[in-house]
Amino acid sequence: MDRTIVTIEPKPPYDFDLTAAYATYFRGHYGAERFDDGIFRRLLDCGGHLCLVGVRSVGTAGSPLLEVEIETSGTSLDVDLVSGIKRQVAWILGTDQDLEPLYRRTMHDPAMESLVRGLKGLHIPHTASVYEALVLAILGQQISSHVARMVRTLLIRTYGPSADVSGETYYAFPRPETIVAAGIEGLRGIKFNARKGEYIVGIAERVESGELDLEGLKRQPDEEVVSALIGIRGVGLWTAQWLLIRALGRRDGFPHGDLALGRLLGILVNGGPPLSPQEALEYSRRWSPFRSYVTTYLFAAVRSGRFPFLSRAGRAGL
DNA sequence: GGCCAGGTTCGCT
DNA sequence: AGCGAACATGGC
Repeated sequence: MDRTIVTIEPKPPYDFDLTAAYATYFRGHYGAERFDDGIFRRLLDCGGHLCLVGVRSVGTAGSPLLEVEIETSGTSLDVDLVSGIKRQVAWILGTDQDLEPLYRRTMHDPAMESLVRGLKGLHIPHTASVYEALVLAILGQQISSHVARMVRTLLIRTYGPSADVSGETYYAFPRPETIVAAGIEGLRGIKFNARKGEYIVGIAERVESGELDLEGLKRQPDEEVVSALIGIRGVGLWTAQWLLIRALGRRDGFPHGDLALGRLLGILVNGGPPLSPQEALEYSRRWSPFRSYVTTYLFAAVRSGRFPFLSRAGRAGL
């Protein structure tokens, strides 16, 4: 049992509540992440040992400062481990992003200006690993967000490694080898259909064997990332673009085929019917190369409930 | 009860 | 190339 505290200075403006809320879907938890009572918590799997991090804001949006409490039960927290965890938390909470270029670009944009102003300081949170994002994206394909939430919770509580800290049980994201051991049948048991089970077990096998280097994608340009991801069974363009935004930290991802995104843009840009994928893509060019932010701000607007006129676009409880 | 959900693949024109 | 069906489950 070991415990330590470090701090992170995000690039301002940084709204911790908004960013942590986005990471957890504005519902207190998403996957292995939780955000309760102003504390963002996540059990991280760092080279075999489990470390619970708890992050809270001790600054303001204009002068942000985060305090990160790290606790482990097994090993001791040496300097390297702590700095690795700190880097990972900064990545997950998007603390290094510079929002100023986005704000300049949307300052006079009728569709985006008020929305971006109302969500000022929202950074894009990232997934702990590309593998995690990929599994969660496939899990959520086509099904309603409500069903996806249930299946995510089942996946993590059934197959994720867990640790008890201060009388509370926390779960990390399931390791590839655990998914492989569970097999398609194991995933069917937690409400995956056979096809998704097949996709996810296939990916886990190739990640475990080292044949598929998902983290290595972080070194490649957007186009190569997309074509590599699309080559994986179960991954289409939508999933690849989503990963650019949430897993790879790229600025210009845009899932133009997304149903909900088309509906949102329909309301925002012409007050009416959904934009087709092609229309959405064409319209989006004005936001390049900041489309990851635009996408994130649009979904945040709906999910946070701060923009009631948009809520009819999010029938599925975005 | 039927239809649909933040998709993808497969099989058929 | 483009179109429709299947997939598995919960909510409306």
